[in-house]
Amino acid sequence: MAKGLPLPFDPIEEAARQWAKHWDGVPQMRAVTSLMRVQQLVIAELDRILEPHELTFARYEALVLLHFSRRGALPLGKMGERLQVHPTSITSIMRRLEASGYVRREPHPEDGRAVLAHLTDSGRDVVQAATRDLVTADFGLAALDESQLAAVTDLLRPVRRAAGDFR
Amino acid sequence: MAKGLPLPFDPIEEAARQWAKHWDGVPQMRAVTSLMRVQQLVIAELDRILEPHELTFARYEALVLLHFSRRGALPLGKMGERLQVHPTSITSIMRRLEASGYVRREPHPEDGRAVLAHLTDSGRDVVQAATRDLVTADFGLAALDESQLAAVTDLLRPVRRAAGDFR
DNA sequence: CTTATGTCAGGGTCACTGAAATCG
DNA sequence: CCGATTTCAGTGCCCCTGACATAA
Repeated sequence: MAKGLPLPFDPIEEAARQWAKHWDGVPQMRAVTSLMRVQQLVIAELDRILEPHELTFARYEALVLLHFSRRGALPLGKMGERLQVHPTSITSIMRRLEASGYVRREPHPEDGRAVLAHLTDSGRDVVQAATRDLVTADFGLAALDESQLAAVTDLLRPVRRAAGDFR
Repeated sequence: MAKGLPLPFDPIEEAARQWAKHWDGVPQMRAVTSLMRVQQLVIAELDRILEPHELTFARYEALVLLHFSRRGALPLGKMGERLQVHPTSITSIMRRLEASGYVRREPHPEDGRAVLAHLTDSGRDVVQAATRDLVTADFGLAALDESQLAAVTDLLRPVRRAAGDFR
């Protein structure tokens, strides 16, 4: 990232001013641009925190899902469904988690087509350690207090529902 | 994306319930997960809208920046600074925009090191057409009204400021 | 000489398509 | 045979590092 010095003005508000001269949709454009930029900033921070653990945020999410499951094991299909990722992506994520020793792949005892991902002891350890680091860093959102964090979550929920994530 | 049917529950709230049993940082975790998911949904929608124009959202943003500049031309370095992207990324973006005929690269008349990106007539046309399509689709944020859009922008501004985007 | 600008080579992650193998 | 589950091959995108040529 080209960090550079802070601009003396908010680049999104500057773009909005120009935008308003030509086009409609200023509130949408400001919100979308803010969303993209903040996601970029936060994911970079999270990946920086997770890198010493040999994790990306996507892989961390998969480990957390396994950690929360009763047996510490889930079929890959179920994981993809819950994590909302493409089937080929979950394969890639699990392959790398297995390479780091955080997960074992085993055949599903009842469905011969399916593969069960098992959390290893090492995987359970790294979830705890990574979570400690992420919580300490407020997940990159230290600039917001609890009511603001709740407001973000509540505001974005209708977008997820409208996209068909849940009902 | 493994679209599938809507889950009968909000997966983020379900994860938050489990999270609270073990760890701190529930409000941060909910907000970060919401942010990541919504960004993913919105960028997929925007790229789908832009694909017929041979654009991605990153390339579209570069065209808009050129369109707003007085002469329709800017040095690549300045563009990377304003778009907050890595120098090698701006090279790649401009190479593809040039291949589509939306931009011409020319030597900077005063600084022999620099390259000036010029918007072509075709580039000016595609910015107009793409913007029309994006505005019609509310930039993928049709689920939010104007006050909610403004709330999102305002809530996320402190995160950008804290990261050093502007002062 | 040092610094700034841009390009290229190359690696990493993730999304997706299309095809294949396996099994219900 | 059809459908579900997973994997692999390959493409595209964007990020980043490092090296380089060019010019201020």
